[in-house]
Amino acid sequence: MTSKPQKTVVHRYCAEVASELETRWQGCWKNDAIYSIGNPGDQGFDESKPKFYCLDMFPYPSGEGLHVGHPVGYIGSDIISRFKRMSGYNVLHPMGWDAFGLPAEQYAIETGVHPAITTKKAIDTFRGQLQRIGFCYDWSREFATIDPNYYKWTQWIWLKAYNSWFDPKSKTAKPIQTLLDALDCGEIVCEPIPWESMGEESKRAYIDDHRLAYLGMQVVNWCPKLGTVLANEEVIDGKSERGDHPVFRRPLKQWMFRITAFADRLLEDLDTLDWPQSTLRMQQEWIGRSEGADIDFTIPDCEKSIRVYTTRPDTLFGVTFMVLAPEHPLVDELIASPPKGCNGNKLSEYVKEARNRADVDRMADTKEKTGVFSGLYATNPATGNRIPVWIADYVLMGYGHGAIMAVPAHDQRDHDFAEAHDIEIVEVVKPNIKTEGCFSGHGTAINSSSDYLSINGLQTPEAKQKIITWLEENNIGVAKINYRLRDWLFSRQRYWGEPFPIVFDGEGKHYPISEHSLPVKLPNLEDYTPAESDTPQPLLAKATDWLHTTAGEAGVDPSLLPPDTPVTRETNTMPGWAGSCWYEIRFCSPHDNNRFVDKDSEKYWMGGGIDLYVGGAEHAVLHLLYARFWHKLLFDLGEVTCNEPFQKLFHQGMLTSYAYQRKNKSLVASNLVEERNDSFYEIETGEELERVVAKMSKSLRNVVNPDDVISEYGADTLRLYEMYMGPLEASAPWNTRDIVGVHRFLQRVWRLVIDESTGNARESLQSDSSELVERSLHATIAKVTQDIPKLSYNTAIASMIEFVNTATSAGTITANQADSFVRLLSPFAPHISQELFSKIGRTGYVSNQSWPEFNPEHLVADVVEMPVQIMGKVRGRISVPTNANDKQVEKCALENENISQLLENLTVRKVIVVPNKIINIVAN
RNA sequence: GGGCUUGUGGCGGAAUUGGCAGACGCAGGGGACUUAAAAUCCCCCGAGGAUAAUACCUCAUGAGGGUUCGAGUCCCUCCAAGCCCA
Repeated sequence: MTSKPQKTVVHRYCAEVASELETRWQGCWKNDAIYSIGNPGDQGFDESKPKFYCLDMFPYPSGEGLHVGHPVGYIGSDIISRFKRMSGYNVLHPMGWDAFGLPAEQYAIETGVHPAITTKKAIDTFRGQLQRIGFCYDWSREFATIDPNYYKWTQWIWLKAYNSWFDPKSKTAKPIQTLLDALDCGEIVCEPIPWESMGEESKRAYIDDHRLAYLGMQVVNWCPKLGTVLANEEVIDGKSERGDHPVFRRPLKQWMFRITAFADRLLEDLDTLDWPQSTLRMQQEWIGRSEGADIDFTIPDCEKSIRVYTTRPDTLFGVTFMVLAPEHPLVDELIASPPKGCNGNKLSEYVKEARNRADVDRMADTKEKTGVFSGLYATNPATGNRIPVWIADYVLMGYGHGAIMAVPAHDQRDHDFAEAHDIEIVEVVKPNIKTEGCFSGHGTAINSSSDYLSINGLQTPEAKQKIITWLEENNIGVAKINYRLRDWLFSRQRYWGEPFPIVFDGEGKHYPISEHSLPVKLPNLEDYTPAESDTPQPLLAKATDWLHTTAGEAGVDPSLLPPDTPVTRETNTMPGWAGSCWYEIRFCSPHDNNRFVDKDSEKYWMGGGIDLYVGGAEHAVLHLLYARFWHKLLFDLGEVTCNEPFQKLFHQGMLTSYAYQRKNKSLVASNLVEERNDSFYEIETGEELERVVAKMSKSLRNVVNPDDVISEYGADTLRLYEMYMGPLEASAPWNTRDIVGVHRFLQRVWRLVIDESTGNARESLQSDSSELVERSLHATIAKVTQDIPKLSYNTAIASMIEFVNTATSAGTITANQADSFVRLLSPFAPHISQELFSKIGRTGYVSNQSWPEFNPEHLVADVVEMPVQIMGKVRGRISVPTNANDKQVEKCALENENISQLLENLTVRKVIVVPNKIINIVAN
């Protein structure tokens, strides 16, 4: 399919020509730095122009390099950036590297090469590949998250969080000093011990407990063999996914972020964002705000009470038992001294096992509901009934209070549990519409009355309200808003991450490192193999020289700790997310050494948020939530000017590929498949295979490398093909066979302007313009201008193809028409456009020209052809002057030969005229 | 189980948001040019019927129903796929 240069037509557009002109112009762009943009205050920077900040989610450069899926979003953002630049905007379109993280470290363990080296190499590969595609990034702003000059400020922001608290009154983050002041002057009152009577230790603990970055206990998946903690997804059936080693759940002291304090704002501010609905929904669900009540259940036998959180206080009359999570504090007491009816040994064994099971497994519906009776009975406050208290692993400590009131009639899991353990089931909500199975929806309260109160007959919302009022009046419970969102665990026991700017003294108290001593550089390690041990040993503990230091050397403020105090550094590192939490801000002034961002630049570029943020939907929750959180924190502290970083978000679709499936649904790698007569066969067995769409993967051998596509067709063809496959947000399968279509289009564009025998512009460019071509050109300008802001690139390209086909048929195009057209084409195929721009005698860069305008007069024809329908079926066509009045059109339609014939035996009831579009005659 | 999204020719996809379904591209078929091929240019290309042929007719946007002069588009039910939450 490769087109080779011909002997007769030496100057045909082909891979070699594309390659030559693309690299030549890329060199010119680089030399003249035409895509560099200044900042407010810089010489020649016109601050009065509107800004367009267009950001791609920066990549994690892996050793394998790009595959064709990576550039989809980048091409999309490149096109609109080029369009905006030509339309008179100051465009900020930067690129950088998310380079700390696990894959680099694991690769280092396998190969013994330092991650700094492999990462740098991977970045160079990525940069080279991206530059070959011809993006208009301002490469002068490039940085990587591993640059000490960058992570210095990542540490600085963490310190800001460490030195802040969340004021629930104003719902904002404030410097921790304001909390101290408020406590000192009595504005905030501590319970139960007043602030002024607290000792230094208690005061310190109180303050530490309010920091936005704080040390907290967290249950983690600890794998001694691998010497690391694992994410929930990395644990399968209590074993590590890698290596199948046993994993234990154990509490560990970790750095946390108090993101839950911002839950309300993170939720509410979603309303102000122009984001895909699906992503807004996912964030809402992730935050998971629910309104309900905390209710205390007393246990008469031991004068204790159990607090539960429920979203359905209206079902209180249906509570026939309670369940404690195995981690519940009361459970340890029960094991220590089992009450009557409780088998202590059985309980302790059950608890031990359950605590080690992953949350996801424990929550699964399908699993059999196991549990152990505690021997205790609580009192249902609404009925006064004695109800048994069980311990079961389907209740988690992380949500609510680690205990639930069980309503077996209206919760599937409670229902399963009650059936398995022979517990009474009392129905208390009647569905308004008949349903099957365990009913958990809203309905009418029934069986809900006692000597204390009655809610019978009330609808669920009113029933909830009445119960809550009653609970509050009787001091049994309170209305409560709960969130699914948890505080963010920010420590990792890895090597390849940002060190925390904090040290510990001999007593384990922590002290921040002062700003001017940042960054705390990551020490060099020779050996990154995790130590096998029963207690987590972060890798940095191996850097003993670095680990043990003094307060002065580490940079702790002398007023906090005398300089010669021996201290140890924090050995955990920050997670991979850290660097991507604020990179969008740094791009405003990436080389500023005085501040994390230059104030004026931030105000200009980030004003109103980033105008377009493009990236995959897989980051819908975590990255986007974390970055929003950091942004709000910085906003509250007055460090940035806008409240939300990403005003408009767009997810490009995933690039899939074909895979081949046997009858038994197993997949065959594409190199083991042959195609015959449009059918596919496995080479080895001859079995006919079905072609299906699948993710690109190494094992299926269907990964396509952009370098190969570029060497076969050129970068412009790659860009155009990826944009022509379908809507940018939709996933589409890569089909190598289709690429030739857009390549032929570029060949026709070339041939339209260039004389293939001489390589120069055609002489016919000087001839008169054809009316048809001129009209077509203006229609195309209108279409492309309207499609680019919608990112509807596939249809914009289709209209450009139509134009070229029209002009090719007409056999003529003028230099001015060619000039306008290459401007239109230039955001999509910048290299060939630039070459043609030069060939027709224009000087300078096409990317720096203004966007072509269309003349609306050329868009309307004098005469329109309108289809005439009878009863919704097209039965004829008429030509009428554009914008003719309805009466004229109707008359014309009824007089049409075909139509009048067909209407002969019918009575016309009504004639509907849609101006310039269609006529429908209702007749019978 | 709940929520969201999607379903259109052999394939990727269009359809001004309720107005001629299938733009544009790929694949396929035919023709011109050529000694021949490639390249290029032109024509055809949803299914079925009818005709000597043209005109023409019927069906068709996952399935079924509804609203409307008119539905790929709006409403209801169902089916399938994908994503998210359980």
